[in-house]
Amino acid sequence: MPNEVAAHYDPAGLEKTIAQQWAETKPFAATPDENDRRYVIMMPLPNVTGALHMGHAMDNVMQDMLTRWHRMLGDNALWMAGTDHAGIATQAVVEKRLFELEGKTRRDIGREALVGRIWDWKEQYQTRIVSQQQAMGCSCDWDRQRFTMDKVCERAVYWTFFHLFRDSLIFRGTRMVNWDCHLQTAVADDEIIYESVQGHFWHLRYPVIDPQPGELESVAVATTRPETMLGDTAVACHPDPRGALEELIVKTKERLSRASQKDTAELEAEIERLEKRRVTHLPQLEQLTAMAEAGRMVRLPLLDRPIPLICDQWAKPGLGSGCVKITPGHDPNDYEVWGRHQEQIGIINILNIDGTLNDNAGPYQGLDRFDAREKVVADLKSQGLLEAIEDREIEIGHSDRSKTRVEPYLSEQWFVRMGDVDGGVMCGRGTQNEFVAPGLAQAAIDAAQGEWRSPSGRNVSFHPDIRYRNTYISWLAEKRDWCISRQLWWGHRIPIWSGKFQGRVLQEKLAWLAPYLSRADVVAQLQMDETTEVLQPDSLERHIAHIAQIDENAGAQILVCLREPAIQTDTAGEFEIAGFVRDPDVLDTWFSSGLWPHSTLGWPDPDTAAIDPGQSPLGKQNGADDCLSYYYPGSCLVTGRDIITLWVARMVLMGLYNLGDLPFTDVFIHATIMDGKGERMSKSKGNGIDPVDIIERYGCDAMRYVLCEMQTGSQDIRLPIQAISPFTNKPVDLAKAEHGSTIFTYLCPESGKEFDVLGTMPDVPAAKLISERFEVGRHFCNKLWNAVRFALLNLEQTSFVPRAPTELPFEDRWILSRLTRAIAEVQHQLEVYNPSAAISTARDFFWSELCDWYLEMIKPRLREAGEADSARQVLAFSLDQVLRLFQPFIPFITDFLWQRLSEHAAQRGIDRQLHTPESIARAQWPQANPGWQDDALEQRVGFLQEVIRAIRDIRSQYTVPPKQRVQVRIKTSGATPEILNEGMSHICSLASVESVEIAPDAKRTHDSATAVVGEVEIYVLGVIDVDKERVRLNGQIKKLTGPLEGVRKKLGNQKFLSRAKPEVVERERAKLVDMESQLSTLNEHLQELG
RNA sequence: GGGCGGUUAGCUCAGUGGAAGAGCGUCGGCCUUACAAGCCGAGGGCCAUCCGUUCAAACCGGAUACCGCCCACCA
Repeated sequence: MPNEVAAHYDPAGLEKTIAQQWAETKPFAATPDENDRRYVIMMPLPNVTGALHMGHAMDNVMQDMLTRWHRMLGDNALWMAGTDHAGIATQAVVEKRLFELEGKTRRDIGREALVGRIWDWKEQYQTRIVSQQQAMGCSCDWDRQRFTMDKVCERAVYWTFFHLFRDSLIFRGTRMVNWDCHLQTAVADDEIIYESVQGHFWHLRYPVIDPQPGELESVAVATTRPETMLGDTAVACHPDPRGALEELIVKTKERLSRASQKDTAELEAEIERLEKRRVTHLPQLEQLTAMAEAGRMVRLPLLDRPIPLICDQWAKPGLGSGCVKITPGHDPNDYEVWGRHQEQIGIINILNIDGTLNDNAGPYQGLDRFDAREKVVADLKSQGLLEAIEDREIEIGHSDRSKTRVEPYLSEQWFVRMGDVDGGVMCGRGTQNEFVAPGLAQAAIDAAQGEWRSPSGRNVSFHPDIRYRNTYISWLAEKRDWCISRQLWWGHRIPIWSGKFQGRVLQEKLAWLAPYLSRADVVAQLQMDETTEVLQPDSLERHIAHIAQIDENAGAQILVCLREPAIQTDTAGEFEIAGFVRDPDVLDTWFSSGLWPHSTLGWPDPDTAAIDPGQSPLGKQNGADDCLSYYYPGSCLVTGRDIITLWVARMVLMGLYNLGDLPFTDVFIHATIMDGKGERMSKSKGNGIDPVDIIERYGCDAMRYVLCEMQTGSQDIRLPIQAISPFTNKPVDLAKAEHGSTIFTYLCPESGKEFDVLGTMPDVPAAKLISERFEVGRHFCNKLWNAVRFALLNLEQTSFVPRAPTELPFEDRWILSRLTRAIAEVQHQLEVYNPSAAISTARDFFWSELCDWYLEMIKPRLREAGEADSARQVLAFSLDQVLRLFQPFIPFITDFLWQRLSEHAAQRGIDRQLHTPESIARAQWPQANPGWQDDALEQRVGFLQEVIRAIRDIRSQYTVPPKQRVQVRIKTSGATPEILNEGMSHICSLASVESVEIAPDAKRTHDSATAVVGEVEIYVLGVIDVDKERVRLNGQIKKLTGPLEGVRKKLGNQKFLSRAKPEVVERERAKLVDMESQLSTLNEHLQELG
């Protein structure tokens, strides 16, 4: 006995049933086989910092949709899932909790204990994330999921680091970095958020030492960070202040000449200001330049340190006093100035890693930088050296992770060289894809533009194209070296052991190294005399001799990089005994996620790749390819626009470097989800929706349906958000609700009580966030559910008989023709990455044509024994195809209904029987059958629909009860009577008509209402109300008149007739005839009414 | 400072040169034996503004206004 389809659609129960089946039968398992068509998506790995929100849901649903579609197309499809350890973010979260709950810092509990706690955190959130993704129906091969710090990914990280180091593409250098004083680590430029704050501009005065007669006795400088003056090592003025100022004036005038109105006033004021400076500032500046050239010094106040006056173009005569203090240790621009004047000025670091001042700050040592600022300002003021304080809005960089202010800070960091290098970079070394690129960044640029193709003939294309490709290329084009070290404990520790040695010890260490250097998993560098050289077994003697020769106390640094498994075994210990120390830093998260597309597949050697218990092996199985050779290079990357640079670019260059081929050929950038106010959705802003809350309320398929429908080409999506009031359980519109005591609490409009949207307030009840926009999806699923239910009630003994479509009744041929069109269109829209258009096409076919017309048309047939069979067969087939079309979008309900359909109508098809596997997930994608398309038939049915609508309209206008059948006369001639007769039964049943008379000279009765469809006049008898009819006819006349005038005007225009395409003119002429006849008919009837 | 989007019905958005579209919401009528989470109808827009190109512009070009994004810089 087949399962009944319940009268009510219950997404929760159904989704649970189907999820269980998937878990048991594993229809998404991917294994290399004979199939040479493959489709691979690597999931943008979510961070284990926290649970997923709607933005992730969009990302996952897009990937799942593409993967499921390709699986149905017959591809061997792999969707690789996994999570990212997200170094800095996760450590920050865990450290924050540690402090909040236990009052301890990471240094209190130590490296090992902290890392242990982070692992616990990771387990907890990874579980949560995977359960969210499974609730979303993600068809990943769950037996292959990975984590960036698991054994396989870790090995890939160490191998890559090792190769880059060996190729001198990784180096250590002193750089100005953004220092997070709270987390005590360097953070990347991308991890900085600039915020505008009300600050000040302090004008300071430094006295000149021993000014000559006539010379200035002091120099003024301005700063937004007065405490940095303690690290000043020079004051700079421009080498040619007059020239620079004049040039600036000229440039500003040029800008004025092409400025828009709104900027004019501002620019004019600027020019005036600059011109005034010729008088107010220039003389002093020129004097200062001369003094600088003469080697004059100034005295740094408070510390009493003499510092030189120098000339450098960094000083801008148009700004401030025209002179600038130089703090090379704490300002990136000043650091560059230092680079140009190294022999003349020094660098002083005044900060400790925690943001307090160090012993270079003299009396200010030990103060926090913010306290030091106040004291410095106060002291300068008391000495009369503070000229002015100006209020000014300034942009301050904050660390995205700790939300604290970052400081420019000079430190030793590890970098990957992104620029071009002499001799180029060998990509895919040791593979069949070897090629030489100018540099890593250039390799990634080439991959996305021009004629470049990888050895396998691939390149990268973006969807949508121009906008995002530009983002990618312009970022890479800067070729800035990539700072990969982070002063954290959570992550892949840098596999470098180093030691500084001198003289005899140095010579001994070099000799000791000899046996290691011949090993494949050890590489060493010698840094000496400002040069770096990779040590070779045969160069050791030369170095040892060289040291003896130059200086017996010569010092040098030896850096040793160990590759797996040398790190794990005794080798590392041997180096430590020998006095080498492992670098304490860990690698930037993006270093490991950049390897994701190949590390997860077992690179560099799938056969020896470590897997977790229960996981599928990566190496060769049953004579098939290993996973890496089979699934790399992959197909498509699906992500948001925010990580194009951080991640997409890095995956491309890492893939090219390690394997000589691209990780994917298509990059699909989907929309970013915003809230109702247009703000980006995020958990911490209190506007982040948990997909699970949506799934609970509306069902997963409903959520997916709406997400797909929202995914058009535009760059962002507004999703108005409601909170479910914990007091009334009703939705509250957050755009309208009043706030409570904080910005994260709102007042329930009905009860007046306060609730919290972050879920972090101890005393305030938390509210779930939802969006009512997902209702549409639930409505749709309900419709689909009921359509199949209806069919099943009528499909009791359906069997398959091959039938030629031409033998079928015209409504059957019509729906097959429309279906053919829909299939082709859905296919096309998916190919061009337009999920919204694809799902809308499928929806319109299903709802507006199959349900609204076809089902209604065949209802009478289903009740008649002789005709029911063919109707059932076409109905079963149509629903089969509809379910297949929707499977990639709404997988749960389609799978469930598919199984029910198979229980009632196991054999389905029209001219041939379809293959119907147990789960629709493995079914074949519908094929458009061009032979079924019949344009003439579609036109005839279109006409019948118009006639039916016209009658329905009249019925509605006169509120004729649905059960009351009406009599209709139709005045027409030519071919139309035939069409009308063909559709007669449908007109009668669908418009509730009792009888229709068709005649070329049909007459309306005095009590009938009139409608005009093309050349056809329709009279609905016995319903009229003269006044109402007059109003109705007038309305229709009015509606026609405007467009009619437009067409007349067009056709009266000679130029239109001569220049427009002939078919356009023809169309307009036909239109005119049609409209005029309609209009005259309407007028006639109006007159007859009197 | 440089670059890039957007502005279409009350809301959320489609629409790449030939009579303005969808869903939701609104209004009217229907519990018509699949579906009231539904059915049948209706109303609603000088397509942000201005100027061009064209026989013809929501669509192409230029300018303006307002939203927004990215990059760089900010003593």
